[in-house]
Formats: sequence, structure tokens, C-alpha cells
Amino acid sequence: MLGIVAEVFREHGYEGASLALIGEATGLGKGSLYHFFPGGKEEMARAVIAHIDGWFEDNVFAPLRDSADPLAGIDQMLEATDSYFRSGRRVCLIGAFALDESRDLFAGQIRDYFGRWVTHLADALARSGHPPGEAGELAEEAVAGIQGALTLARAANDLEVFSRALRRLRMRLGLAANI
Amino acid sequence: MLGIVAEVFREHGYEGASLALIGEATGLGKGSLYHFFPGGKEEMARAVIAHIDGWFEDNVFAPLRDSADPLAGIDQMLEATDSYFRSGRRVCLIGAFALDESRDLFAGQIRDYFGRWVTHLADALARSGHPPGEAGELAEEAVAGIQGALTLARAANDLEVFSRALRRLRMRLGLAANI
DNA sequence: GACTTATTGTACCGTTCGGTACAATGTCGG
DNA sequence: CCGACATTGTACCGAACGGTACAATAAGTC
Repeated sequence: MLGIVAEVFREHGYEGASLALIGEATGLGKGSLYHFFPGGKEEMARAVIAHIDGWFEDNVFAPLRDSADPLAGIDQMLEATDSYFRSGRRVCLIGAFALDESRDLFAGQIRDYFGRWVTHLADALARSGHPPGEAGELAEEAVAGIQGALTLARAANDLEVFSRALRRLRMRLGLAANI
Repeated sequence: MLGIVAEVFREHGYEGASLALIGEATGLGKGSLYHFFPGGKEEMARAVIAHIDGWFEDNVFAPLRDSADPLAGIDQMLEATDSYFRSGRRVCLIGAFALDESRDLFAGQIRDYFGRWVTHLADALARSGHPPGEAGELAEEAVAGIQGALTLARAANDLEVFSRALRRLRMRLGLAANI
């Protein structure tokens, strides 16, 4: 159900996601909505962010952190990212929240999400042989590249923009070009 | 005055920028606002996008297109970009619009803005010696990198993220590291 | 000064907003 | 069957939303 709410926030942004839309999408009335989320819209958004964060923790950060072979972890990260963003069809809710005033409400969660992504990727890159300083820069470049590609893909209404970005990243991070 | 309205949209997003906020920021009442923009909020946003587009046309796209030395044009692009986004303090309104539902209203203008940015940069890169295909990819990577760096800088609340991204881009696009 | 047009303030419209109250149902162990 | 608690639908609240009407004023033109 959090997934459905997430989709509404993704589609309409924090301000644009009205309780009417959320209720319609989930099939729940205000009674139920406020039963599960006494804190109202803000708590819903917070729960959605935490839910997404959890998914990334399991499917993106954990492989980066735990894979014996760091390159395999990076490959899993890229696969999971491609799958999560539906090859560019989906937008990054947390990235979108970071841009407008809703950032102030969720600043901690947003910073944490992106911070961990960059940190874990930098760590994997360092373990795969990059000098520590360079690994941090490369990780930052990679995460920013993904976010930017999502924006650009949506602006151009062309999914290929996102696929191309992932393909470039794969090579740039030290993975084979095939697959 | 369009600049002030732009700032309100940038800060609050399309949905979040209420007429009350816009009126307060500009010092204009609804009477004046609807006198200048009979089409209401949508026309305001359209005018703001066109205004931004014009600024980029003059300060970013034109140097890319018209500079005799393509590398000098690229350098001017990066300088103008850094100055426009206030080294990461500012967010890209058009990028933010691309992410949520307001994209549907302004799809044409958004696609045009990013499309021209990528095209003109690709052209300059090709003239500076990159093979045509590679130039297009590199241009896409650069524009996406800028957008992503803005998102990341704002998420981390750290302007250095944006500065680092521009520094990397400068090198990657074939410019000296200094300056 | 008179006429015309541009600009503004104010009051108001219907709708939707996020949120609350609460009685009515469903659910389930005892 | 019972009380206890979880879940829901509905009606309602005041505030804010985008937008309109229009009279009052300002600014220019002849």
C-alpha cells in the first residue's frame, strides 16, 4: 500500500498529491488513511521515503557493501537501479523532494538516502582498486549522473536517455560493456 | 519581475507556488497579476520558462554555437551555468518541472530547453574534435551531470557537490583544470 | 481639460485543501 | 455470545486555493 502512495507522490509531488488523490489510488477513505497515518500527509510521505530507503538498503546498498567482489556489487547496484526506475519510466521521488520546499520537511531522510548511496558506492569503488579520493568523486558523479539522467529522460520523454546513461556508467565504473 | 516569479516557482514548485505567495513576493495584487497574465498561473509559469530559456539562449547556447573556438564556448557555458545556478544554491526550475505532473503542461517547452542544450553542446564538442557519435553521448552526460549535481547538492545541503561536478566536467570536456 | 487606456485594490465566487469527529461496522480471542 | 479493539464511511470544519468582476485610480494622448 505504501507503494501505491509512493506512486501518487512520485506523479504529483508533495504539494500536488492531495488526500483525495491518495484516497482514490489506494481505495481508502480519509478515515482509514488517518487511522494508519495519524500524522496526516507528512507522516505518509515520511513513511514512503522510509519504505523506499529500505528497498534501496536491501537491493542497492547491501550488495555494494557485502559483495565479496566489489565489481559484482556495483553491477547489482546498476541492475537494481535500472529495475527500480523502470528503465527511466519512473522518477526518483526522493530526488524530486530534494528540489522543492518539501526538502525542508524531510531534509534528514533525504540527505541520509543520498549520502549512504554515495558512501557505499565510493567504498566499493575503493575496494575495486580506485584510489580513495578518486573513488569518492566517481561515486558522486555516478549518483548525480543517475539523477540527472532521470530528469533528462523525462524531459525528453525518451527512455533511451536513461539506458544510455546506465551503459556509460557501467563502463566508467569498471564493468564490461556487454550485457 | 519575471525573475521574482521564477524564484517563487523554483522555491515551491508549480503546485506549491500559490497566487498569494507570488503576489506577496512581487508586491502585486491579483488585479495586476491577472492583468499581465490573463491566463493565470499557467501563463505565468509559461512566461517564466520562456524567460529562463531566453537567458540560456543568450548566455549558454549562443556561446556554444557562435564561438570560433569551440572550447572557449564550452568554457563560457560552464561559467554561465555556475553563475546562473549560483554555484548550486539555486535549483533548475525547468528540471524540477520535468519531474512532476506539471511536465504535462509544459512538455514542449521543457523538451525544447534540454534538447537545445544537448544539441548545441554536442555540436561544439564535435567541432572541438570528438567523433560525432561520442560528442552526442558526452553532451548528454554533461547536461545530465549538471542536473544531477544540482539535485545532489541540494539533498546534501553542500554547495561543494556542485562545484566538484563542474570541475570534473571541465576536465572531461577537454578544458584545462586550472581557473 | 477630456478621452482612452493601463494598472490597481477589494470583494467575492465555487471548489478543494488538510484535518477532525464519531458513529457504524468488521474482526477476533475469550 | 461477548467485550475489546481495528478499521471504515460520512459529515463536517475553517482555511486556502485559483479565478472573476468591477469600480477606483493612474498615466498617457490629443
